[in-house]
Parts: sequence; C-alpha cells; structure tokens
Amino acid sequence: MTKNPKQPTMIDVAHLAGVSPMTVSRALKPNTSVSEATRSKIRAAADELGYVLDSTAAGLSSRRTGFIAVTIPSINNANFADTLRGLTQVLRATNMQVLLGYTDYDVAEEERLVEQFLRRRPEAIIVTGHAHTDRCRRMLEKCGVPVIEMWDLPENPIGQVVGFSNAQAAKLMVDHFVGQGYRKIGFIGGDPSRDTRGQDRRQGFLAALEAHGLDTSRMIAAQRPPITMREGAHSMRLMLEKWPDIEALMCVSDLSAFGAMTECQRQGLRIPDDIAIGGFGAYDLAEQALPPITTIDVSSENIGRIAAQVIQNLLSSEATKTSETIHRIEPKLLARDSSLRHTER
Amino acid sequence: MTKNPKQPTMIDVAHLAGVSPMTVSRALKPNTSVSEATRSKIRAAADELGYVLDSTAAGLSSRRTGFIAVTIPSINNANFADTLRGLTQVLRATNMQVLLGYTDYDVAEEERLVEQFLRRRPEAIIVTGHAHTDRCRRMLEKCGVPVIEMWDLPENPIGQVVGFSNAQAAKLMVDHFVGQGYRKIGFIGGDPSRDTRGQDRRQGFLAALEAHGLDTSRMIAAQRPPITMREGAHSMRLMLEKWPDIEALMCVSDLSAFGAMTECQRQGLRIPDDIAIGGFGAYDLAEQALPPITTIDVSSENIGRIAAQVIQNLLSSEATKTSETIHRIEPKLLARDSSLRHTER
DNA sequence: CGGTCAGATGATATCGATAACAGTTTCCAG
DNA sequence: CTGGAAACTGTTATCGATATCATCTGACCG
Repeated sequence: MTKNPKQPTMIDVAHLAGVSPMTVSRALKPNTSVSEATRSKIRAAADELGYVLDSTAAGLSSRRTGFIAVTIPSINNANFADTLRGLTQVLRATNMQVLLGYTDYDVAEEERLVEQFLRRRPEAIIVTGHAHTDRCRRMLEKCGVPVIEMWDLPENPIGQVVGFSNAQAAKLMVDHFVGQGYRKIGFIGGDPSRDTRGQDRRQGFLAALEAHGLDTSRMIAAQRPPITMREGAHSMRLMLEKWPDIEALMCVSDLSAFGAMTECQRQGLRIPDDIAIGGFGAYDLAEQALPPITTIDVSSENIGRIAAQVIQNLLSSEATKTSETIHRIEPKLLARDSSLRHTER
Repeated sequence: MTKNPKQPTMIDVAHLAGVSPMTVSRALKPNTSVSEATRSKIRAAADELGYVLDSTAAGLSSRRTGFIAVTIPSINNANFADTLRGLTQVLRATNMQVLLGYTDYDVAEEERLVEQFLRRRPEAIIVTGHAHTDRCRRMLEKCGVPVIEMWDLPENPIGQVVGFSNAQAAKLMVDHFVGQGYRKIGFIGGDPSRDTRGQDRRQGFLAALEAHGLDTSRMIAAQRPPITMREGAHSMRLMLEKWPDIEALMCVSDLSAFGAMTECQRQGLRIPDDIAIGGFGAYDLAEQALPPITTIDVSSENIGRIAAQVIQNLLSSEATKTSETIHRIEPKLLARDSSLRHTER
C-alpha cells in the first residue's frame, strides 16, 4: 500500500476543471448560479479525483455545522428510539446530522455530553427531560442556539418544549382502573431518585389515588432505572408477598408490566381476573402479549417529528419569533384485555 | 434579548489571561508542558468567559476530528442498540464521538449515509454487514481510514471484520431441533432480498436441514425486514394453514419468534408440546417470555466492544500493522423450554 | 562559572472551505 | 446601439484552532 494518498481538496478539483476553488464550492451546492457546462465539468473532475467535500472546513467557514445534538436517557429503549426515528426522518430532508448521546438516566453524564456536544457547535440541541445539573443548565442557556426539552413539561423551560405531563398520563391509568371497579391499586417503578419521568408518573399516580380516596401504600421501588422485564417480575413477587390482596397494578413502563404479568402467570394468577395490569409507552410488546397489555401512548415518534419541525422553523424563518414555546402532547390510554372486566370486552 | 452575544474564542481567553492563544490551546489539553500557574490562570479566564472549545476548528487544524462513523440497519433493534452501547462505552475513554446513522436495511441508503459521513472526516468507519453498493464499496476502500464490517463474515472484507457466521448460527438451531427429535422444521423470516443477515440465516438453515436429510419446504417469507412481532404472528398463521404438521419452527429473530409463539398459544397450541420454537438474538424478551424461548446469542454488545478496541489499536499504535483482520465471534445456542422435550428439562 | 538541556511560551503558517465583494459577460429593452 | 440588470466567475479575507519551529528561562553539572 502506498503512502497515505492524501485526499484531494477543492483546489485540486478546481485545477483539474480549470476554474477557481470558489466556483467549485458553488458548483457542488444546489441553488447557486453556476452555468450548467461548468457545473458538469466540475462534477466530472470531482468524480475523477474521488473528491469528498470536507464539512469540517465548510462548517468552520460558514458557521453552519449541520449538527443537531440530541441526548436521550437510553439507547435500548423503544420509546426513545422511536423519537429518534421521527426526528431523523424529518431532518433527513434538511441534510442535518444528529449527534446522539445517551445519559444512562444520569444528569452528571448529561452535563458531560452537553459539554462535548457544544464543542461541535450544533445548530440546535435537544435534551430529554427537565432535570439538569446547574452547570448544564447554564451551558444550555448561554450556548446561543435553540434548546428543546422533550418528553416532559418543565416548570422553567430553557427554550422550547415538546412533551407531555407524565403525572397526567399516570392519572389516566388510575382513572381507568377505578372506572373498571378496581380499588386496591399498586405501582411498580424504578428508584425515584434517578428517573424523573418515572418519578413524575409515580407522583401523578399517587395524586390520582388520593383524589379517589384510595389507599396509596402499594408501591414498590426497584433498582435504578431503567427497570427491565426481569426487575418487573421480581418486583411483582415482592408486591404479591406484601400485598396479596392487590387488584390492579400500574408499571412505569410496558417492559416491567410484561415482566410483572408473566410473573403473575407463572404463579397461576389470571390476568385480568385475578390482577389487572397496566403499563406505559405503547410498546409493540404490550400489544402482542397474551393478554394484550393496557398502556399509555405518548406517540414517541411524534415527539421526535415535532421537535424536528420546531427546529426547522427556528433555523429557517428569521421572523417567526418564538411562535410557541410549549408543544404539548396528549397521552392516550389504550385499554386492552389486561385490565378490562369481561363484561366490557 | 441582545444581539447574538457571539461566543468567545481562544483569543479572547488568551487576552484575558495575558498569554498567547497557543498557550491557551495547550493549557486546555492534558499532557502538555504548561506551568501549573499559567494553566489555572487560563482555566479561570475560560470559565469567566464561558469559553467552549470549537472542535470544528480544532479538527480542521489537527486533522483529527474525533468522529467514528457507524451505520446500523435499524435503531429500533435491541441487538444493534447493544452493539452501539458496547462501542460507546469503550470509546468514551478516548473522547471519540460516534456519528450514528441507520440504513433501514437498504444499501442505497447506506451509500447515502457513508457519503455524508465521509465528509465529516471520521477517523474510522464501521458498517453493518457485507452488502454494499459498488459506489459505496469504492468510497470505503478509498477513504483512507480504517473500515470495519461487523455482524457478518464477508467473503471479501474491505478492512477489518468483527462478526460471526449467520449460517453457522442457524445450523446450531437446526442441530438442536434435530437433537430433540424434531423432524418437520420450518423457518419464518423477512423478504430475502433485503436483509442479508436474515438471508444468510435462511441459507444456513436450509443447508443444515439438507445435511440432516430433512424436508426444506416449510419456509415463510414475510414483508421487508425487520419483521416484527405482529408479522411473526401473521406468518405463523400462514405456516399453520399450509403445513399444519409442523413440529418445530425457527424464526429470524426473537421478536418474530415471540409473535409466532403467542399466535400458537392463541390457537390453543402448547409450546413446545405441539410446536417447538426458536428465535435469534438473545433478546430479554426471549428469556422472560412464557415459556422462555430458545435462542442464539451472538453477544451483540461484545461485537461493539471489540470493534471499539480494534479501532483504538489501529489509531493509537502506529506499528501494529493490521495485526488481525477477522475477529470472529462464536454464536451460542441458549436452549430453553420453548424447544426442550419434557424429559430433558 | 560557562555550557547544556529540558520546560515554558510565543510567532507564524497553515488546515479546507465559504462570505463578501468585485469584475466580466450576456442579453434585452428602449 | 447602448444602458443596465442578471448571470456567472474570480479575488481576498477570514473562520478558530493547532503544528512547527524559534526563543527564552533557569536548573544542573563538572
């Protein structure tokens, strides 16, 4: 193999095509005034040399990097993956590149990521949730590009928001349970100190129980989030030991709901006859499980799509001064067999 | 709000600290000869101004962008998510940033992504699988940075490989089925023309059946990959209509296996007494399902970890000339209740 | 006490593109 | 024909950092 053959630059292309570098730069972009003859001559030259534009240099010069930075809590989570898909699908048209990082539900890690990302001079930054370290919040406030918080409704938004009320979502489930006649209702979630969205659901759950005048003691806190199917099953065992009289159970996510449900089935309990189960997130799994699991749909993919559109607006139109700051999603209950009384089916 | 306050640059920091920009540059990197006094003075100045390094400029100048480009078929796939996690965990220490793109199992989209990525001047590029368009392959060969193909064992590798034989993995399952006494064995996968890994599994499956002298007709090809739980269920219905005598079924992934299994259960068939089921990928779901599903573990996370280590070697040590090119992973069968005769349990 | 050398700092020249403006050609209305 | 707008192309000056080499201290040694 030869010495590093050194990638050709725009100057090389310009020489070969017999034009100036500036013309090459223009020829390789759409919507620029370059004659068709010149443009194709330049394209040919670029092809011949195997030229590939250097967006690092382009970004430095034009001050537009084409990066959108995004932090999500976890990559192994169908909900956030859906959000990401919605986001990239919309952004693809604009040739924006997502810089993705995951925080593992840790605000310190989020701070680290945000700092890394800001060095890349993204044109916008999207973070999940409202909980940030002080320093992280300060960086976001001062970074000079649009900031979006998603999957939550922060009390003090940094910039734009695309999210929903986790508490309200939990209330939907409680109301549904109560409507079905269940009274002894429990909750399984992760360690409240880390996953703020899970924590908000827990609070909303408790508030809703209290509003109905129901007992709020049936709570299990598992390990650090995200809690898995296995931890759902384990928590279910604890729940059944401690409160064998439980009639209905809400889990912080569909995964733990599935784990809890299979544990019940292993113990010979029938769903929903012996225990009703509800999850969160509208995973495929909840629909395909036997029986299908009642869940809350927050249209994860839509969150991503809307966030992308917000960014496009903010970046393109100059005038549209912060048209709207809060883009609120309405969680929807999907009532399924896992919580429906026979008479209702 | 004021005019865009303009982010401070290294020059601003240098002025405030009373040193030259070059010294600031050095002070902000570890392992550089700057006196402790100067360094802390500079740190203070940087903090005061809220200075954030511009890695775009740094990358242009140093010709080290810190990017590792990675393409995977799908983001909504626990296996690839695991690979990604392994990758980033190892890379975190080196301060490398992953540029992630997903191809939707489409080589044309892969080509588009690779081209986009090469513009960012990544220091290495990782692609999933061995199937590429001609142009994409050419770009990868000529890009001048290490290329890794993963999740496969290409016949003509472009550079390094971290993968396993999908055919061999499928053979493991067939051998297991045969060992358990099953003879009428079927396969459910996606449209063979797109997902090459799924296709390789299908071929390996057929070859193994033939090696055992068994009938190879029980094949269902579903929609374009990735095939979901729902499509697994739908394919199972077709399978049962066409070949009601089927004794054992392998699915191209655990998700479709779960869908197929629940469909059987809905139809009143018992697993494994009436039909044995095997999946692929060692998803959590396969372990938690009722009954747990036999599957193939290819240690997805390990693939990512190894790929990251290969990159670290290639980038750090100058001498270690392409030490090894193929890093082969051994798929492992995880035999579970969904395919175990009662006597074996 | 002169010489050598490592450590600390600075000056200068890029890295590869694009912005902004300047110049040239084309083309057509008047 | 001619003025002038529109279309095309070129020149120059950055963008914000780092590589490289030069310079300047002192410390240490025989």
